[in-house]
Amino acid sequence: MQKRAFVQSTSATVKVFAAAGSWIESDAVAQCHQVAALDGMIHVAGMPDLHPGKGAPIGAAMASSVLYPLLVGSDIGCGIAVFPIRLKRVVPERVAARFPDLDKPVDPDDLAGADIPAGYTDSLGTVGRGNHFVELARVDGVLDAGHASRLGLSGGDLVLIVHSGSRGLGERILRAHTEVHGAGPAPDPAAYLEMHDAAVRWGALNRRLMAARVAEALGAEVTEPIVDVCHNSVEIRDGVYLHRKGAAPGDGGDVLIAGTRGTHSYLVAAHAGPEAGHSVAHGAGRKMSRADALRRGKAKHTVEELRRTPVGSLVVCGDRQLLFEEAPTAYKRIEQVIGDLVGHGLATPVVTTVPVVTYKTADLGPRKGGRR
DNA sequence: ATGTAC
Repeated sequence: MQKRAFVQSTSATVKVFAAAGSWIESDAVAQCHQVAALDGMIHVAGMPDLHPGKGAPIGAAMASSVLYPLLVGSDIGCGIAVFPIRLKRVVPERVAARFPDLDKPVDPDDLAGADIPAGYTDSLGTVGRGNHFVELARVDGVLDAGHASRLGLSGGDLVLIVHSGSRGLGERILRAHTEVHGAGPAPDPAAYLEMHDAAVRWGALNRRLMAARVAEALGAEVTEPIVDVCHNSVEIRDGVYLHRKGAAPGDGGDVLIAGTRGTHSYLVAAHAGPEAGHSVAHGAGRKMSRADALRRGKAKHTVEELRRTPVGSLVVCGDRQLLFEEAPTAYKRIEQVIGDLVGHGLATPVVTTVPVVTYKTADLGPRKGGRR
C-alpha cells in the first residue's frame, strides 16, 4: 500500500465493465485510477473498449463535481451517425470510385445562409483521420426484428455510417484551456460549455454534410440520421459533470457501436445505469497502439488485403500508414465488446451491419497504389 | 485526433 498523505484524500470509485476473459490494457486501467484521484471525482466507468489515451482513458465515463476539459479531449463532439440510403446497384468498386473527396472541405459559398456553429468553416464536410470513417454498409443480422422495424431497418438495407467530429474547432477549444490551465478544471464551466456545445453542434452538422456529399456523389437520397450519438462530451447529469471520452450516452437511446474496417458493426438499444455512467462503448477499441499496429501490420498484412477485406468490402485509403494503423487486427473483436455490454445488461443488439465500402482518406492515383 | 513542425 502506498503511504497516504496527511489529509486522507477520497478517491472515486472505478468500475470496468468487461468480463474477466476480456483483455483490457493495464495502462488504461491505471489511467482510470489516475482520473479517479482527481479533485472532485466521484465515479469512473470503464467501457469494454477501454484503451489508453493521451492524458485520459478512451472508453470511459467520468463523473465529477468539477469540469475537466481534458477528460473530453480535443475532438469535442465526435460521434457516429447512421443514415438510411437507397441505391439500385451496389458494386463495391464502382461505389469506391464514385466516393467524393472527403478530405477537401465544402465550399463555404455553398453554405450561404446556413448556421455554422462558432462560424468555423475550415474543414467543414471533412472526415479527418485516425479512426474516423464514412462507410456504406449493409444491414446483415437482424437480432431484434421489432426494434429494427421501428427504425425502418430490414436485412439487406443500406446505410451510411459516419464517424467524425469537430476537426480543428474542438482542438482549438481544448488548447485554449490547456495553454492556461493545463490538465486542471475549467475555472468558468459555463464559458467552456458554451464552446463545447458549439463543437458538438458542429460535429453533428459535419456528419450530415458528409452524408449529403456521399449521397449526391452516388446519386442517392439521404434523410435525417436514425441514430446520431456523440461519444466525446460532457453534460450536467444528476447535478455533476459527466464526462465521456470514447463512451456513448447509453440510457434509453440507440447507438451504433463501430466494429472495424473489415468486420461487422452493431446497432444496439442501450440501457446503462449510473454505475456505467449512463454509457456504453463506442467501438471495438484498440488493442494495439498505432506504432505497434504499424510495425506488426507491415509484417502480417499486404496493402491489398487491407484494402479488400475478408467480408468483401473495399477500403478507400491512400495513406498506407493509416491503413496499417487501422487494420482490423489492431482492434479487439467487436463481438467481445458487445458480449461484455450484454453481459452487464447495458445494451441489447438490434442489427449488425457489414461494410461495403469504407472511406478513410482520398485514394492514391492508380499509378501510386502499388504493393506493400 | 489535430494542425503544424520537422
